[in-house]
Amino acid sequence: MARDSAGDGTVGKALEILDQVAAFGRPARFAELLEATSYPKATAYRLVQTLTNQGMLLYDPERQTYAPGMRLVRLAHAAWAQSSLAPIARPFIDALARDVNETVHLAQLDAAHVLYVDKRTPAHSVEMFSSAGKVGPAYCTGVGKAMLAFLTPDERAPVLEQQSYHPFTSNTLVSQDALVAELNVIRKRGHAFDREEHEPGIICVALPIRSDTGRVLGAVSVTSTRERTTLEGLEAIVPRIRSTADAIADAVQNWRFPDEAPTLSQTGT
Amino acid sequence: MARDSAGDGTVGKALEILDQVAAFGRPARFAELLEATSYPKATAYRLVQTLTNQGMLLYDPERQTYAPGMRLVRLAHAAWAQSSLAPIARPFIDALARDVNETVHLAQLDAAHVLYVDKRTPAHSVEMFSSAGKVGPAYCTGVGKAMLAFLTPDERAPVLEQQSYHPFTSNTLVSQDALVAELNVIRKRGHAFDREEHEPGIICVALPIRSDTGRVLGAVSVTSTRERTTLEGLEAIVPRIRSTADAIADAVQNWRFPDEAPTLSQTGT
DNA sequence: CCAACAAGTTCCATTATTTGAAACATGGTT
DNA sequence: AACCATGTTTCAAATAATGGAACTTGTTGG
Repeated sequence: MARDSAGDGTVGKALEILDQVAAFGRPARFAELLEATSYPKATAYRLVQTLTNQGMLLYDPERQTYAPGMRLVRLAHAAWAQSSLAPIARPFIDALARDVNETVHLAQLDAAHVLYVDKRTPAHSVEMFSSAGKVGPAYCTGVGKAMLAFLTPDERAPVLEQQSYHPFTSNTLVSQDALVAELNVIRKRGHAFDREEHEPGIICVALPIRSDTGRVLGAVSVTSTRERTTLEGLEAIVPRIRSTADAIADAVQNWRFPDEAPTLSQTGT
Repeated sequence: MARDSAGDGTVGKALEILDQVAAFGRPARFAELLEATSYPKATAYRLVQTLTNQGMLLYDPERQTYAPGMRLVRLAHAAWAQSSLAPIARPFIDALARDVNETVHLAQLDAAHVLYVDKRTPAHSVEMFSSAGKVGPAYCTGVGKAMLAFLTPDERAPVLEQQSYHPFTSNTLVSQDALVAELNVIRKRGHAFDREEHEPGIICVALPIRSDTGRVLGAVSVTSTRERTTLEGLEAIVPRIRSTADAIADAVQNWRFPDEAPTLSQTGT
């Protein structure tokens, strides 16, 4: 379970249903949803109705299926534009991708998941929503480990608990202890590697993007394949990635939306 | 008001708040949100708390502001991938954009708004989330009018009521009567024009994408400028656009997710 | 230094909404 | 026609939401 919907009343329940619909990955029938939830028929039914009413779910009357609704796309546009690093980071990501000629990812944490908010590939330029919004595991990706390593203990603990530690490859770290040890190394070294821990043949280096108070804002990574390069090869470009991460952090702090005037004296900005 | 949140209980209210946060276009303080809603302080406060808890809103403790949360991006990814025409339509849109060498939009209806789910420009290839998820008015855009014209009277009525009829340009249709008359013409002719009704200098032709039962699935448009072409010039490419719209409708109906039917054998990674 | 204020947070008796077992509809199948 | 699977509605009981007011915290200015 990724998020605690208990304690958030009806709204939490409704959003849990919404997640379940999204998790299906295809339009789902009411009976399927019912099976996936722990709520009784009538309750689940009413929640689905409400969500459909609200445009959060889309009902296909011809096939009698529910799918996530278009209102989400509208809301996400706003979320992406104001909350994600992507719009601000874009020029820096572009430049990095050009310089290193490899795939570049920009990610943030969403609860216990890594959420990719932008991506550049050297070949075909940008991909749409199809890549932004994708989620991945935190414990076995470069960006995930880079962010976890620099969280405060309080922030980190619940996230560590929620990892699945599924062995995607023979290199995957499959216990919390192993992960914690790795995170300590990463914190000292300043960057994280993915040594084919998520997909065979795929390696990457990642660095966290941190505010000047040390808060983790996100992570950038450069991904390549075992065939094209080595971990040492990737390590060589760490300084270049670091300058990108720093530049993004700076831009985020300095720009931060054209508002809120000068009368602020607090904060260690 | 774009959507009726009454009758949907707490969930509707929470989503109304969410919309309001998104509508700010920048991180907003609680006091600002409070002013924007009609709910009493304590109620609004609890709703905001719940949404934040759920990752639908993101709270910035340093600035004490709320913004739409990353969970929306994750959910929208699913919505875009399964409910929108975009993934299926992509190759057809690509081909159309290449052939006509003009900007192509793919849109769907979200309540009373036009929601752009994909876009191609002849110059720089694709834009991200920054264009997908954008909304526009229905009554004064080509795609909007194309879709309205082919809705059933029942579907159309509430949408017509909710238009603002704001006069963006001197060509904008500023009354429901004028719009209805135009829609009748469009329905007969089969395609809609935008005669600089939304932005001066910008013209476009749009065709609806309809299922074989006649249901409106979305719309495609080709946009250009007064400088580069004329309405007649655009009308000349209507057959080309129609074939695109038909191809998309076909693809949607025939493909419709690789599932349903034989034995279910789901797996998780 | 303290009063006055503003923004945010909590309390709690009242009220309205949600709940869910069971009954009811609907449509397809044998 | 009887059956079964799915989807929909009902209604008294249980629960959660409500919102006025009080409280806390931080800020401003006399």
